Amino acid sequence: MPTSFKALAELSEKLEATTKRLAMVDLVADFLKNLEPLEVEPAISMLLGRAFPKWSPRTLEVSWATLSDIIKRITGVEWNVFSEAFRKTGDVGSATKIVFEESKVKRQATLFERTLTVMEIRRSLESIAEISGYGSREKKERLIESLLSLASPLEAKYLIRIFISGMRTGFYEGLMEQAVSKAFQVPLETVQKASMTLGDIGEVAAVAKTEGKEGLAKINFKVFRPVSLMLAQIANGIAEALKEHEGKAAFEYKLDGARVQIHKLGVDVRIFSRRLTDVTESLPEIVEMTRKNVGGKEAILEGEVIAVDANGNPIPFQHLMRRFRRVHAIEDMTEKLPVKLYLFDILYFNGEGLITLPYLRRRQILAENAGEIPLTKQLITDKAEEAERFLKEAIDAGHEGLMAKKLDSPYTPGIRGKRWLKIKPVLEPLDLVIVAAEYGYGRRREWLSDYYLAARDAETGEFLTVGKTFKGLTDVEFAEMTGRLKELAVKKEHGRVVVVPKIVVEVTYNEIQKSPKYECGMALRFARINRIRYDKAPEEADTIQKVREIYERQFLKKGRYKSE
DNA sequence: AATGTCTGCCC
DNA sequence: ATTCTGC
DNA sequence: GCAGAATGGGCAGACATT
Repeated sequence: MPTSFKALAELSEKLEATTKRLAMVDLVADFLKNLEPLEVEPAISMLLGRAFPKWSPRTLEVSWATLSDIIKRITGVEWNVFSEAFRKTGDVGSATKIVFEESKVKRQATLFERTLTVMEIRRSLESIAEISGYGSREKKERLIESLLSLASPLEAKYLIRIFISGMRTGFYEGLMEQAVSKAFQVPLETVQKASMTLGDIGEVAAVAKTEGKEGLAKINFKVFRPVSLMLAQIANGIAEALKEHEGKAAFEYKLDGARVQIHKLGVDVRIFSRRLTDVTESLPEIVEMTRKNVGGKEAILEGEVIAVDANGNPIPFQHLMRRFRRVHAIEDMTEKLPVKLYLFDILYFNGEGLITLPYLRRRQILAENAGEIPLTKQLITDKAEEAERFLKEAIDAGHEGLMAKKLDSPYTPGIRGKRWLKIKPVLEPLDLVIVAAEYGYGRRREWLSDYYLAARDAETGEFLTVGKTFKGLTDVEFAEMTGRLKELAVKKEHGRVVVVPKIVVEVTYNEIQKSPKYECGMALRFARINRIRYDKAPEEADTIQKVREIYERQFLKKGRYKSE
C-alpha cells in the first residue's frame, strides 16, 4: 500500500517531540519497514529535510520569500498575522501550521484535503524543480499552491520544512544509518560504509531493503558520482595539532580557494564542488590539465582551485568567485582571471577505492599519477618550530594557513573529524561599535542576536558599518545584550532596531574584503565577537582609517587583481 | 536594455 | 565559513 | 565529540519588473 505523507508528517512530529536518540531510531526503523521499495529513498530524503538525494543536481529554486507569499495568499491572512506566527515560533513551517489552522474555514480546507502520498510529493517536487524559463516563477508558485491546498496543517508544516531544507526534528543522517540497519536487519558497519561510498543514505537504504547485506557489500565508487568530502576541524595553533596527531603530522599549505573533486574516465572529466555541484563548465583549463596529466583510466582526485595573478601568485578569494560557477563568457574570463589547481588527495584509482589507505600512501599514489599538476606544498615534521616556520612561509606567500593531517589516517567522507585540522591565523582584532541589531529566528527569536558593526570615521566622527555578526556571544550574553540594546533604541522597523552607538565589542575576522555593499567599501570576512568591551567608550573604537590600513597591508602578501 | 529580487552556493 | 549548545 | 542551529560577505544566474 502506498505510504501517505501524513504518516511521514506524524512521524516527524513525534521525532520533534523527543530528544532521545534511541527512541527516534526505533520510531524511524518501524516506519521504514513498511515502505515500498520505491518509496524508501524519497521518504528518507524527506525525513532528513531534503527534496532530493544529496548528490542530485536538481534544485527547487524556491525558498522562504516565495513560500511566505504563497502561504499568505492561500490562507488569506494579513501580513502581520503570518509574521506574528513566525515571530512566536521562529520557524516558517510552524508558522504555516498555525495560519492554516486559523484560516481553516476560509480555505475550506476540509473540502480540499485528501490523502497525499510520499510518491506524489516526490513527483511534485520533481516537477517544481524542472520548471524553468520565462513565467516559471508563477508556474512554480501555482504548483506549490495546489500542493499546499491539498495538505492538512500538519502536512503543510513539514512540506514547508522540506522546501526550506530542514526538518528541525533533531534526527540526522547518522541516526538514519542506525534506523536503516535496524529496519532491514543489516549490520550497521555495512550500512555506514555503503553510505560513505555513495554519499547518501537514501539509495543505500533502498539497496538494503531489496538486496540486503550482499547488495550493500557490492556498492563501490562510481566515476561521475561525487563523494561527500572529508572535512576538518579547527586547531588553535601548531602545538595543539601536533599533540592531537600524537607528535607528528603532515602539514600542507591551506589555500584560499574552492575545494574541487575531479572525476576522470578516459578523456572524460567532470569537476564537482564542495556541495557536489557540477562545475565542470566553469573550469575548462582544469579539465584540460586533468586530461593531459592524470595517469590511469579512472580516477577521483581532490584539490583546491585558487585565483592567481599574472605571476601565478594567489589573489583574494572574491576574484575566484567570479569564475567558479560561471557559465557565460567563460573564454573571456579564463584569460582575464586565471585559476590554478593544487591537488591534495586521491580517493579512487582504476577500479579501486583508496579511502581506507593511510594518508601517506594516498599522497604517494597521488604524486605518482598527478603528472605536472602541483600538489599542495607539504612538510612532515614532529618539530613545532619547523612547522611554525612553514606556517609563516605559507602566510607570506599569500595563503590562508596550514592543514595538519594525521599520517596514518583514512579518508572519511562527510565526517568532520580531528584527522584533518585547519590552522588559520586571524588578523589583529578591531574594537567596533554596535549601531543596529536584528531579532533572530528559531531559538533566538526573543533576542536581538545579529549586530551591525561600525568603525569611527576619524575625519567626520561618523560611524560606518563594516560588517554584521551573530557569532561569539553565549545565550546569557544575548539576553543581556538584548536588554541593553532596547534601552539604546532610536528607531524600530521590521525586526530591526537602530541604536545609539554606545556598545563596543572586540571583533575577530580572517580578512578584509572589498565591499560593494557597505559605504566605506570594505567588509570583514567571518566577523565574530571576541568579547564585550564594557571598559571602552565609542570614541575609543577603532577607525575606518585603521581598517583601510589593514586592508591595504593584506596586498603586501597577496597579489592584487590587475584592474584594481 | 537596465535594474531589482530571489536563490543557491562558495568561503 | 564560525560559534555555541544539547545530547 | 558530534551534529545541528543560526547566520555573515559576496558572487553568478535566472527571472521579474520597469
